[in-house]
Amino acid sequence: MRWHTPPTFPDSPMELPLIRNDLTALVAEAVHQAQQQGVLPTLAIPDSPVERPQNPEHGDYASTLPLKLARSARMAPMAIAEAIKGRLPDSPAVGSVSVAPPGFINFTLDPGWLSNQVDEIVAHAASFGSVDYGKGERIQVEFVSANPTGPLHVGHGRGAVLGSALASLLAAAGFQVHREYYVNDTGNQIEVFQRSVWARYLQALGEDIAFPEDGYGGSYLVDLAAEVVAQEGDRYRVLGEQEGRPALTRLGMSRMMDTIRADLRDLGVHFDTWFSEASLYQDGAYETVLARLKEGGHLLEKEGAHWFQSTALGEDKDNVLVRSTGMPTYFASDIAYHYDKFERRGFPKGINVWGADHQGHVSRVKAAIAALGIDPARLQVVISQLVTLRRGNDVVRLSKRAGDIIALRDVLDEVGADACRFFFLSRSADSQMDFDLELAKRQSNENPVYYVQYAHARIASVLRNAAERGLEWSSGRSELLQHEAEQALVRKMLALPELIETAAEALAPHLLPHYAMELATTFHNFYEKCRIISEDDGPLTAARLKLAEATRVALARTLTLMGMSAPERM
RNA sequence: GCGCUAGUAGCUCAGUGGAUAGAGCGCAGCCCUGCGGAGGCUGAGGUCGUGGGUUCGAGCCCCGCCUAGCGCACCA
Repeated sequence: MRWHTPPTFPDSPMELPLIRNDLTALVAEAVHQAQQQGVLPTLAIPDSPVERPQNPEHGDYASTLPLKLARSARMAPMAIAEAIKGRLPDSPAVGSVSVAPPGFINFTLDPGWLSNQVDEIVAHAASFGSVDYGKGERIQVEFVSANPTGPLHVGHGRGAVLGSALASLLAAAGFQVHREYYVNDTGNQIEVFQRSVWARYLQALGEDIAFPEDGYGGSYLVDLAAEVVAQEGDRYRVLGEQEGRPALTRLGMSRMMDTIRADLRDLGVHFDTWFSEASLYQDGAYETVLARLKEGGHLLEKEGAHWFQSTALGEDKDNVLVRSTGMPTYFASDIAYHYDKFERRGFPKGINVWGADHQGHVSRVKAAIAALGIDPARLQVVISQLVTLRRGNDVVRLSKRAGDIIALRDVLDEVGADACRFFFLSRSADSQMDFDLELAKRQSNENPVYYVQYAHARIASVLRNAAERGLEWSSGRSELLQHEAEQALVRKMLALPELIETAAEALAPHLLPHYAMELATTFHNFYEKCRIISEDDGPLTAARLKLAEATRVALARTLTLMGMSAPERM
């Protein structure tokens, strides 16, 4: 139960250079010049990328390097700023540079250069926004990884959306991304599942037997048992408990995985590998890891069990790896799994998206892989916090009948994948969130999902309109786009590659929906202020149609990264 | 008790140590002779939980405290 699909390759490597990074380089060059000429003392320059000022009067970008340098250089920040400004190499992108107290260097982009970027954006189309931050490095993103013992719940949905958007983001940022689902198909929970399915099966055959107290009580197993009885009758009972029960369990698990895969598919989530926990025991990973830990003196035998001596590594407590019964714990599998990831398969980096209930597990796993000699910094864990489902002001309660979960399927059926994804993405993983079903399915201005998609549909409509009139805009002259609203739109689009880099670095997919809102707003503003198709100005019409197409490209890219559709009509 | 996370506008949430803390919704006004009004513009609304500290500069970093959620099994 370990199968592969072809790996995902990063987008075509024809990225636009990031103006942000160019400007940072210009500043560094100017500082270097100033140092050579003895105007600035020769000392280490702090890492100081240019930033985007919040006040537009301060230009498009600003450097605070003079402020940071003032103390160590023993110079007034304003003097440093002037020294840097005077030595900045020329750049076609930069329109003007000014120095502002107490020591900022402000850059304003050149309007002509800015409007010409529209051609670049249209030319890049679906790859617009991609950057080479990852430099093709392989990175594995592991997410969802729910047990194959029941359907996915809303919390899994959040992890699925976060993980898949993060994976897309990393791919756009130039990483070679591998998406993986770790299937916990062995161990204690499968034992419980086994007894639960068997009991439901016998009950479905009419036997009056007790359901295990710690069993999976959700109605989905009742349904599963009824299905099996309808399809195969008492075949498994005839085989007897020795043979029939494990066979039924395998069938049940496979049905559960089918359900999970269908839920994920409908949520727009796909994996390259479904990795079986059980395989770690068949291919020697588990033995290797135990032997290594033992060699390293990290194993301790106590009360018949084998413990990982994590207290010696600064952890709160030791943890059992092998129970006194000889059965390994989930923790042991997990160490073997990470060993397989980082050493056998050699992923330089891995990101795990885990639910809040696994938070205590993070430092243990890091300590364990460190004990194996793997740099724990190669593993990053994103913890996705709890979701509270609401209908308006009412909290949706868990039902015992459904197994004390709110099924992802129910939410998906009710609000649709796009709304589901947008809402899950718009809060940072760190924050607990409220998900309002009523708001998510409302088709009105209160719902941000529609606001963003509407902008895309509106542009598509204008472009259709232009096509019907036979308007040809591909040779439109973008330098005509000098209106304030037009320039603002280009500026906003150029923020996408920067956002992709920033969000990939910070593992922060929640920046995407916020950006999508801003881009949509900037477009709507342009649309109100600038008539796109005008009868009496052909050249301007062509230029604006090209701008509209560029905006559509940027919006579509953002929506795609979020795993949402970019509708031509609504 | 210990650990992790959160506390920012009425509500839901953004906010890479920098200039006057933002958005959406809600609220109050305003904008339709024309490309999709699921739109646009303006405004009111904030002791950034709290007390210290570091810094030229703190919503952001450090320490204490308060509140909430999650975790602290020979479960996963």
